[in-house]
Amino acid sequence: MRSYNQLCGLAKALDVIGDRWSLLIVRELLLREGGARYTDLREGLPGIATNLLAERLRELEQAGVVEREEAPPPVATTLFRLTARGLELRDAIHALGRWGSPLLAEAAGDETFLSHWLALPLEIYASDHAPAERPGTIEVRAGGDPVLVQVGGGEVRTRLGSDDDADMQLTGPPKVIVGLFTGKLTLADAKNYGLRSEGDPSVLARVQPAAFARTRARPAARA
Amino acid sequence: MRSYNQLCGLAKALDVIGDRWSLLIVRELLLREGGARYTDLREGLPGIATNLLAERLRELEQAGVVEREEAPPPVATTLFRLTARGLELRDAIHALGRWGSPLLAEAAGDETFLSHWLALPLEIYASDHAPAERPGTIEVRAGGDPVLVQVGGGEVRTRLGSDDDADMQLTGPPKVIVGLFTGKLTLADAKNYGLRSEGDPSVLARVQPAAFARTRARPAARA
DNA sequence: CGGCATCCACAGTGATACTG
DNA sequence: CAGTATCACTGTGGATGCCG
Repeated sequence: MRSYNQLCGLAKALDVIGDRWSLLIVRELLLREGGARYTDLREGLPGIATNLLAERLRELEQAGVVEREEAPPPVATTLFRLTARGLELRDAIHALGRWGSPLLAEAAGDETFLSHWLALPLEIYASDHAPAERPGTIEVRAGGDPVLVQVGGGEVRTRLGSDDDADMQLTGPPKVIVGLFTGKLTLADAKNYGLRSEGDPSVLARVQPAAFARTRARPAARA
Repeated sequence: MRSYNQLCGLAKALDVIGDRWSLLIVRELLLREGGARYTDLREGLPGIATNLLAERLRELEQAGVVEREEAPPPVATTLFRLTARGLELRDAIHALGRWGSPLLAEAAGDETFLSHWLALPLEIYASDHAPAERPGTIEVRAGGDPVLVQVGGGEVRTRLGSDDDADMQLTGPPKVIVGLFTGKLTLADAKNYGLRSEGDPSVLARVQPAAFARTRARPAARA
């Protein structure tokens, strides 16, 4: 992309990640801190042309946002992951995701959906209300690849993967999962909408917006 | 721009403001809440083609981010301003600007610079440490259009303009101004680097990063 | 299969000129 | 002042081919 050539932090940021697809590539990589294969990324980005993915990865690598690791012969695959500098884009992606979320309500319905994308709203809207307690984990299954929600130290982080030792396991439709984590649904309500849960519910209460975790208010009492 | 067609808040946000120039147009409008004329915007966005500015404004208007007001015959000009929804982009712009700021250090030097752009770092790095006190105002002059920094209620907001009743007036080179507001320079240090100040310095101490406002540490003690 | 490179039709961009 | 018109150029999306 052509540089804006402006001495401004915003313009410089857009010089690096303002290209089409770039921030969505970072979104995918944020969920795969262990590293992602080229084909993983391509499947997580429906609609991207394969030459564009290769080009963007090259640009992001040169900008110090992405690094690649050539796995040795037995595996013989390339792994892409975010650098420390790339991980710092999390706040910006959260802010943009938060701004864009209201637009989902008026979605036409022909959009593609991959279940692991709900990791982003979970990270945005959930928060750890008990930073002093020991870390906890929730495994979420909403049809596709399972997502792990990790809570601790005041932070909520999500990543692709599963963990048999998770404190809680949730299975259900994406909308119900999101409603649950944003506090619009209590656990009891969510179960009426098709949620199945196992394990210790206290981890969930810990991340739901405070007012609801305590009062167990009716759903949608606060949109 | 073609839609990503993904059921994801980030993708939806990028559908609206992911086009080239779009976020920079919002940056300009954030500083002119009273409304900006077409030519004001064009001058604040060096390098933009006039047809693109017109097209982007149309798209942003349709997306509900920008609204236009046709001023009545005596003025006979069109004013563009952000809607409430557009103002909500402030957080995302701050996050991106914060991420991009480190890139300014390695700037080539051939970038164009407009002094009112320093309003963005001031808003990002300054913060109101005395939310309970009455609002204060600092007028900043760094070569071009003067910028007003308004402090109060825990917030710091900047906009283009001047105010003869401002509590403090600062005049000096952009880098010194930024150093002052980010806490890398004390007021005394900044004066050695060419800053001129009038009025009540307590408003400035109120917005500088806490450690420095209190301890008056040496510059660059914390990068 | 994973990781691209190449090719092509087309949409978006940038510079300039022109207009009500 | 606030755009529209034009046109060369560049970036994008889709298909396909290649190579270890």
